[in-house]
Amino acid sequence: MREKVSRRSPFSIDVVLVAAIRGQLAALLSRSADGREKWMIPWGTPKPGEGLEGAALRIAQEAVGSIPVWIELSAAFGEGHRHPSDAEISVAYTGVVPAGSSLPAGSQHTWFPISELPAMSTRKRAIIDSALGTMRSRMDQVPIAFRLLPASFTLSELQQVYELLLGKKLHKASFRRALQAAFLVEATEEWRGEGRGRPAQLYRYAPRKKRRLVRGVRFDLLQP
Amino acid sequence: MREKVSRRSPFSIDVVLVAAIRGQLAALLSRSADGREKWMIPWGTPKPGEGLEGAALRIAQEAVGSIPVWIELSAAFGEGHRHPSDAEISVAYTGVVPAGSSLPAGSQHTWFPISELPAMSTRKRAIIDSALGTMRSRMDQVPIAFRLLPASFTLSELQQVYELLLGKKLHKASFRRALQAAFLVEATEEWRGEGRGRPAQLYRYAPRKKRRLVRGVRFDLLQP
DNA sequence: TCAATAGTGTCTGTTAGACATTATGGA
DNA sequence: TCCATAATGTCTAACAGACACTATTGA
Repeated sequence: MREKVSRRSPFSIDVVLVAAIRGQLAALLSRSADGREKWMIPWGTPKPGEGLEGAALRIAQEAVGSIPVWIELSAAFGEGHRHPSDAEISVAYTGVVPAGSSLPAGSQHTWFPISELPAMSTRKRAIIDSALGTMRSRMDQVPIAFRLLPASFTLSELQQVYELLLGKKLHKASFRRALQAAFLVEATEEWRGEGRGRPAQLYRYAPRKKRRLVRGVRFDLLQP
Repeated sequence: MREKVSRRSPFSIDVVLVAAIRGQLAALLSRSADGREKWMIPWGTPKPGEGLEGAALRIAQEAVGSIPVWIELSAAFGEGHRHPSDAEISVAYTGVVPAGSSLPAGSQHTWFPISELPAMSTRKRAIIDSALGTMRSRMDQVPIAFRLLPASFTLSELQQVYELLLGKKLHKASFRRALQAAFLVEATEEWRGEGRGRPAQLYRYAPRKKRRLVRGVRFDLLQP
């Protein structure tokens, strides 16, 4: 069976952009074209000769003005749940944006803390949830936490990001001991004081190639 | 610009099936239709109303005769690297097949140890590599190792699978101690002797809901 | 001065890895 | 009997988490 169809791209790419803003994980949403208060996940279609990940990076850049420092495939949906573009299939990527990058002026995009996302379809919600799940499951293998922070940060800020990603509180002394043993950060000469307490020293991400032996198997993570 | 095109599915689904066979990880490949000695990754296209993962499960079942016990999205490719089906985009899933399941008679499929894969395009190779990477990175969170084994297995077999997935040797006593502490397996009354040594007791996967506290942050996995 | 946060030192229970030993089968 | 593999007990160094303490700022 043949029929006339416009040669529209039959699939779309959604990009869930995540940042750490004011002590919370936040996702970027764009106001939908019609005037109503509806929000959508930034999306687009690949240009000719552009890879899928390349398209995701471009879409991200158009939204936040800079290229995400990390991006990864997180979900794919087929027909049955139609995309706004009416595409038959959509591929979702998760991108991480460092804190401090600001949206272009007059942007149609807004950062929403993930605990205060606006109402949206279950499919959009599933894409965002899977994006967060992808991030959380990768943070052990990829230095995502450092990507969420600006180039220099305090150790308390780093710990906060880890706590956001892990969804639990960490022990301060243990956190710092483990961090020091891993040679992942190096201190700068700068200090930053904000508000009450003692100023904190700033650090930067500076991993050393010194490979430590990785111990054991983590059966505890397998608990049902 | 409009042009006549046949309404063929514009995308395809590749399914990399992995099993543990004779002490090695193996991937299932299918002989290509033309007589030449070329091998391809099992693939198909979704039927109407079928989700992408549903299609992947069906493709897997058609290939090995049973449904994989675990499946997950592992990669997506756009145009530029064309798929044999001439699809513009292909989505790759990774599936795990338990040992012991045998291929249907007269099957066009063959298990290849991943260290002895036949020559194939760099794109196919990339799909398989990403599938293995997905498996390895998920084994901490999903009981993949148990899925690669038949219902009952010896602890040495289990350890071998972990060593295959991790790509390194584990310490026997530590492995068993951690396994016991995690309440993931239970012993059966059966023993199996093969060849020389003392027979080994058979175990089955039987996770208890007893959630142990998960300690610490694993910075060591973040080493570059 | 008090409150709040940064950063460190010490103690203790737990555990990974090493080593040794016993157990049990086949050759 | 010797050898190979299974299974387990013990020791030790390393480490996570708890606690307490000092340091340094703003109010």
